[in-house]
Amino acid sequence: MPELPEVETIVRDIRPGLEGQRITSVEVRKADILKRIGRAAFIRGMSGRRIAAVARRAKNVVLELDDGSRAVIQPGMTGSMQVGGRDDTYDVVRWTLSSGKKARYTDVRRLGRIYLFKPPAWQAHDKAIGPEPLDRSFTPAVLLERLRGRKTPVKKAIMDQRRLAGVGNIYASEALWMAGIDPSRPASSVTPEEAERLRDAIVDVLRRSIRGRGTTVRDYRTGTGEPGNFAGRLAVYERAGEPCLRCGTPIAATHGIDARSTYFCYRCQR
DNA sequence: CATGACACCTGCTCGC
DNA sequence: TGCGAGCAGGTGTCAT
Repeated sequence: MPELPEVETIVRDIRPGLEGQRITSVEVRKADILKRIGRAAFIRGMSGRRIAAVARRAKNVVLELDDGSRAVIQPGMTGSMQVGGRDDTYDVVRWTLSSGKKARYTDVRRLGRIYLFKPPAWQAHDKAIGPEPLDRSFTPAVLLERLRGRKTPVKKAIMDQRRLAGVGNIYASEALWMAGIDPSRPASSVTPEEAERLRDAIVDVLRRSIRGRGTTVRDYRTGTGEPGNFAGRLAVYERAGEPCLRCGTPIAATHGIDARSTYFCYRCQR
């Protein structure tokens, strides 16, 4: 999916067009992405509400409404949001705003989800997600604690949203390469020194990607409908066979970890 | 509790 | 040109 940098980019792009707006009508074109709520209740719950704030939590876009409820939009593999722009065949939900513009959630594969939570429910949902890697409080000790006692491969562990928020398949490969850690190693084998390198790598790659407006490999679009610019700056992802930028050894690829593509350097990552 | 298989969807690319 | 297989950045559920 859009991982943290991509969702952050979308949020920054759509925020100015959404905050302070009142939702005058809601059109749900495909109800299968609504979770734990039906189409009618979703429309009723959002219509007439003012959008007080737009935020990101992990890989979710969060719309905070003036009645204390929150729409949580999880773009899945191919979801994105825009305010304005042309209607798209794959638009799933369209919100008409008091400005006269339309906000749209577009998702070709519809693996995304949208929730509309009332106060007790959104806190619970939020609490189930791990720490934000770009918060100051995300220290090596916090990362180490999150990896402790887990035999699962470290790559899978850092992609687990309950352990750590926002890292997905692309940035997991990138950060582990930067930190020189073999992605298949048990999470519990990561030393304090390695945790420090890994924390730094995660923070660095996410920040740099946000600066580049995210990574477009195939489908991802920013909140202005354009591709991100970070793909060309990836060190290992989708670079199988090409030389490692550090040592020149051809980059290896495997599907052996959680049946997801993983890219790494045999020589640099131990 | 951990792990793996599978499911949810559609579109694109590749090989025959 | 056509067609099926395999693959794609995420995550929830179920069986073991």
